[in-house]
Amino acid sequence: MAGGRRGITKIENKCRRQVTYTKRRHGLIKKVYELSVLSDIDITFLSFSPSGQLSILTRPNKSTEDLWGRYVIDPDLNVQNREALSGVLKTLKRKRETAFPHPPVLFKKT
Amino acid sequence: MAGGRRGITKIENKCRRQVTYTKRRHGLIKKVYELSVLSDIDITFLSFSPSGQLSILTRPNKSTEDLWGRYVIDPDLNVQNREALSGVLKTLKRKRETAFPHPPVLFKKT
DNA sequence: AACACTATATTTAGTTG
DNA sequence: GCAACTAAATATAGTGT
Repeated sequence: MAGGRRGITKIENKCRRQVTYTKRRHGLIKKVYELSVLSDIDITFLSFSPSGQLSILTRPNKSTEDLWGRYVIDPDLNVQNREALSGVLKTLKRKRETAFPHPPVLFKKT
Repeated sequence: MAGGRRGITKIENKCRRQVTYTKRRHGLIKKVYELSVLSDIDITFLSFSPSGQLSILTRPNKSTEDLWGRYVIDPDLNVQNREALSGVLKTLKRKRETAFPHPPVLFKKT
């Protein structure tokens, strides 16, 4: 009585949308990690909520320290968006130990 | 006589590694797109080869035009990496019509 | 609302043309 | 090498104690 998904359209029900987001984000991060390891490449993944808040950011192949020194904002980006993104990145950088203790921990190698 | 994968470790065979990368990148982009639509969020996904070359960049929920005006380089990033990333982004921007005709085209909504 | 279950959907590793 | 195929592995939508 369950399984996959038939059509890809916005889930209107807010609760179901959040649940799906959580489940699929987990699957996606796992696959990002796997691709990174299998192919021995760097991957960066950022997910923004509609309000512009950063939800995910990872690149498992590099050290956590290195991870946060890479991103910035297009000078052409409008000021609000630039400051929003910049702020989110700074906040995350500060909180990274609690938010992402160590990337590998998130992805237990089964 | 095939399917899934049992262990996640670097694929040593270069050819198999490239094939797996191509296949999984495709699956990953599809899932990024699906998550973006289902959850109605923005997602950015960048994949770097070991040489620092950008392989993927997408954010399906926004217009293609908007997509390319967002990313840049950390001023603290070393010069080679900054120029490499900047160059790749420019190249991709020029070639976007062929490389990513329109994000939805890549992902037929079954 | 976060967790386990599980039937179904989807992805993919290996194979073949 | 590449695309198509397919069996096996994985992801996940709905459900439930």
